[in-house]
Amino acid sequence: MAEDLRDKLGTQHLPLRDQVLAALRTAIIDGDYLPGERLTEDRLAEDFGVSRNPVREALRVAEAEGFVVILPRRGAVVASPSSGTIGDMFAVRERLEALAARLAAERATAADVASLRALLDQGREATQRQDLARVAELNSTLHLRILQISGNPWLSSIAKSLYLHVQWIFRLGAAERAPHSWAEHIQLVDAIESGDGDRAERAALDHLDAASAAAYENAEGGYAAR
Amino acid sequence: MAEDLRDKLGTQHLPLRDQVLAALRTAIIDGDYLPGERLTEDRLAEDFGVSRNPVREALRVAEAEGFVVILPRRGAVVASPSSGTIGDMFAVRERLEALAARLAAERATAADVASLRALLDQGREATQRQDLARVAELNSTLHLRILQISGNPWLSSIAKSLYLHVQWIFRLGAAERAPHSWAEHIQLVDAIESGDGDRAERAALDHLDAASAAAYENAEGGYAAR
DNA sequence: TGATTGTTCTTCGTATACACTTTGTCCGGA
DNA sequence: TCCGGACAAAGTGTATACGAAGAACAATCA
Repeated sequence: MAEDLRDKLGTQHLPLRDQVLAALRTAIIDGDYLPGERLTEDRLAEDFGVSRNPVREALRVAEAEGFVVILPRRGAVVASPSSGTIGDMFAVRERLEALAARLAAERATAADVASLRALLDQGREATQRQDLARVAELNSTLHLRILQISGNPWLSSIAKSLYLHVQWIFRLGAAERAPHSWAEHIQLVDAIESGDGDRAERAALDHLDAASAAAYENAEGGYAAR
Repeated sequence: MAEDLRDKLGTQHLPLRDQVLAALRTAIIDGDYLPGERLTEDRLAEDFGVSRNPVREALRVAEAEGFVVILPRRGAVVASPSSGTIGDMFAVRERLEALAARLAAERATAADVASLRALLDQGREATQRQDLARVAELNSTLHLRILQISGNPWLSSIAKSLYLHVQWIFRLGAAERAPHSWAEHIQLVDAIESGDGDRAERAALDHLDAASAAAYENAEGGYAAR
């Protein structure tokens, strides 16, 4: 039992509950489970090939992270990111990513900057190849890398969680805001390299504003909260 | 069975896991379980008078919230807030509470302001009575109220979680930063009432700086991370 | 002294049972 | 036809038991 899932996630020795949580997040973000969809424990247990206990534990955490809503005695449903909360989310993200950019600028080593530049290069390449999936992935990696460079675990973990929700919103609308976003990324990395905190913050804010606008557009014509 | 806990938390019909989570948080914040202390599932189950399942689910959420650390196959220990992470925490809090203050200033109704003023009055009173526990409680309520007024659920839930950690740090050091903090609170509420977002942000930042400094002092001479 | 081997404690996952809610269906009566 | 209540089904919430595997620690032996 549970072979399907183990195979899927590799031979790492993570607790099943963590594997289930990761798989659940992915499934929700990828739209395999749609907003409003009911997630019964038995069904998830079957889908992932595990028993109810790990599923329950994963569901509690998924609830804390805002991916599902649990109604007592009624079970879990996939959360519905409404356009109202999208704005709220970006308002928080702006502050947090700006802080991350500042800290990264103040603390980045030469090696850190080099790794960011490498991501930028790969991104440019993938963009030329029109490999949008890869571009989105690199986009993610870049943001996460900046958070890591900021060296603030609280900031990192909170912003990471928010970022997952951003990805979710974009995936649901099936939009890939790729091309213009790389110009902003270059600005951001330049600013971080310069060591100028103020400039890095400004660059992050510019980037966020654009991303926020894109998210709104995406939400308009995309999914509807049931 | 489970009567002790039910009695303690009232006759509400919350799932046991939520009651356990609340009790666990409280126990950790109050210092009943000290940083580094090992929390075996059996022990918690016995302490709270429930079976292991609700305990496990509560532990996962407590981990996500940063109150405990779970080492695979080794179980949970109470997290140790080091002075390093205290600084990191306040850096995040500063941004978030500043945003909350701005939003509150922009959105507060007359009734909202009145409720803040009422809390301020009660706080002044309690301070005169030297009722420090009550003052700390009102302090909490005020901050949470401002978050609520900000009307941003993401902000509210994240900041609330951070705030619990702040309380934890102060409780561990047994300090009650009461007297001078109320002057800052009055500034903050005045600013919110004025509807001036910039001013509210500044007031929040001033308050946070002072609180941060106090937290550091507290951490110095207080508990030690084992 | 130092490495190795047991032993024990505990977590992790599975399975099962059962009470209690919620939900849905069906049926009879207005 | 429509309403309302009895009844059944589904699913959660909780408890319990059990086996497997890992970690810690002590005891044993070279």
